[in-house]
Amino acid sequence: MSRPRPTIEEVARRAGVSPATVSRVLNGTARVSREKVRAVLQAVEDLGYTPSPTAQNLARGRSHAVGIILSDFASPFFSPILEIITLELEETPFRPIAVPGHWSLVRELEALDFLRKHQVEALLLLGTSLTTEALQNLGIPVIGFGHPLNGKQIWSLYLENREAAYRATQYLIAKGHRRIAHISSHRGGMDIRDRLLGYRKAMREAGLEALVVYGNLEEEGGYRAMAEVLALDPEVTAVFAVNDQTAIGARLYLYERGIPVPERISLLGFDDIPLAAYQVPPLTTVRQPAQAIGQALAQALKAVLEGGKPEFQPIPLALVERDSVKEVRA
Amino acid sequence: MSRPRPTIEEVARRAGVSPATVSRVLNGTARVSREKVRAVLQAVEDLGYTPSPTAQNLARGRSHAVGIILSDFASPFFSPILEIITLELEETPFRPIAVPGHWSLVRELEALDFLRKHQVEALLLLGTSLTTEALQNLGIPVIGFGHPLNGKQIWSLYLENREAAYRATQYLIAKGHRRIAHISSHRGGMDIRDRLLGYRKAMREAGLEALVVYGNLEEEGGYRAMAEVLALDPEVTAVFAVNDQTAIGARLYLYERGIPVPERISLLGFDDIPLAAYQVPPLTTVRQPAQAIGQALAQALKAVLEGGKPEFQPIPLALVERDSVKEVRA
DNA sequence: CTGTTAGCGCTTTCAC
DNA sequence: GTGAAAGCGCTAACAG
Repeated sequence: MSRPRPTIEEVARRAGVSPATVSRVLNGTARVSREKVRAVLQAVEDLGYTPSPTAQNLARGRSHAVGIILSDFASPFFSPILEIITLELEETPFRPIAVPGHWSLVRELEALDFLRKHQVEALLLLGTSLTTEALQNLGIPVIGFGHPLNGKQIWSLYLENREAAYRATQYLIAKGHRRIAHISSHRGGMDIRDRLLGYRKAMREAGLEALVVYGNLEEEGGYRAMAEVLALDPEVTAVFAVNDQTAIGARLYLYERGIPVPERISLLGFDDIPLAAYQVPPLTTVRQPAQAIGQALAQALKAVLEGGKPEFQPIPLALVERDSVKEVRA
Repeated sequence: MSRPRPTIEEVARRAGVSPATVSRVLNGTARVSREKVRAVLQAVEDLGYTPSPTAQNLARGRSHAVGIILSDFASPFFSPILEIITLELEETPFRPIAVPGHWSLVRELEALDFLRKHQVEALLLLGTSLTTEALQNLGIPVIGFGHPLNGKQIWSLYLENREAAYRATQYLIAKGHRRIAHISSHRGGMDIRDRLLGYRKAMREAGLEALVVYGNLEEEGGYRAMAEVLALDPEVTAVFAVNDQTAIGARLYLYERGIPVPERISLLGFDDIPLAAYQVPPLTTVRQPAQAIGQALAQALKAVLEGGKPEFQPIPLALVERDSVKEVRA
């Protein structure tokens, strides 16, 4: 049944109308008499006709493709968001083309180029460090997440990472911790930086000394960073990791060293990836709600694709208390 | 700089040749005199010309799109494979269009329909339960994974799940376990079923009684299944989970019940997702090498897209011993 | 309301 | 070798 798919022309012939009319009824782009509508629909049905998106795109002068640059398909934080966006976009004529940027500016620029070649009509940035400059004059609207962006045709959904990290650190302090380290990362965008700032602020205000080491936002970096933290200060009682993956990596190191969590060291993550709740002990973390984020981003995409402006409702970042943080007495 | 991209015509004019010639040099589709080649290349350079994939596709009568149906973008097992495939495809003219099937036949058929509409030239199935029938007469080559498929234009990379599960169960038995439960799932393809068979075979051969309960391949299903296992047989000493997510879910249940792993109950997973090594305790599991699988699948895709047949080298499934299984004495 | 006529940007015969 | 011309399948004025 590999026979060539029917064209609009065949449908037209079978319905006894012109191709233009078929196009009109299919796209609802103009009024068509009742009977012809029926005839066309019937013919479409009979032939099992589906318009060729390629031809439509060429004729309409648009690609109906939206580009998505994300850090990595395997990211436990971004992949659920991608999933949601894909679903939301399914009901629209737009199709996502997702390419990984791997936290590397070079790769991100390549991805940008690739997407541009494919004439995507809008761009969504998930976990990239692309700056406003590189996105200026792209000629297409850009939506970012995780890094505040601004400029003509550029918007971003930026959550209060600084504030959330500040509160998370205060939470640790309120639990009696005094020696609290933060595992940050040089990768990532402003969100990562802001978490560091929030941490610093809370520590400073409490008159505590900050201890910061750097991972790479992945488990393995968290593992090494944890080793570093312990080398720098064997007395730490709490570690605030910039994201859950980092916390999970740190957790392994502690496990291997036989250091109990949270009895000896408390662990606090960020993101609340699906697996955070399944760690042992379940990870206390700052929740970035994937569902809400994905929907907001998809809405924004739809809005800009129709020439509008996105409207972002603030999405709160709340602490999810589980078992990885314990109260210590002074 | 939102000025319309240059067309082949402008390039031709600037190079003092015909569009046909530009096309020829760009596609190497016919010999062109040295000087004209230079002129064309120069013009392309000057104008920053990139051919429109849409127009090319229409003219060539192909879409250069390959469809991928995967269970879920957020799947910790499939998303790394998707990542690898995407990377491998980047150097080809083909672009992947991935859509989630959510382990639901209905969704999978919808996805199939969607991809067909978009005229994908080949199909890759990752973790679907689509059968050969539904794929027959699609008119395009199909590559599957996780479910043996066969038919005209249909191939699949199928690993020895049965054998691997058989050996994994034997491993547990060799470690002294007698009461070993298996958490399976009604979801998924033959791979899931084969793991169950491998488990049963090993149990039978050892004269042990099988205990099987069902989850849904996700953490939450593993959690509930673990509760069920314990209700059915409070004396189990080992649980072989059909995949790591299930094992991780089971782990949480045990954690909440205060049942130590592996001291009281040993846990064995399947897949070796990236996070398996980071569980507490690190999960002993059967490794399905994502890198090798992704590359093999990408190779196969490239082969069939060029009209060839894929050649699969066997990919071994090996047990990765970590800390979640302990030896028990009789 | 609806058919006719041009394209959209590129490839591919078909002649020269 | 290379240009002219005819599409690929569909949409969008433009006349009726």
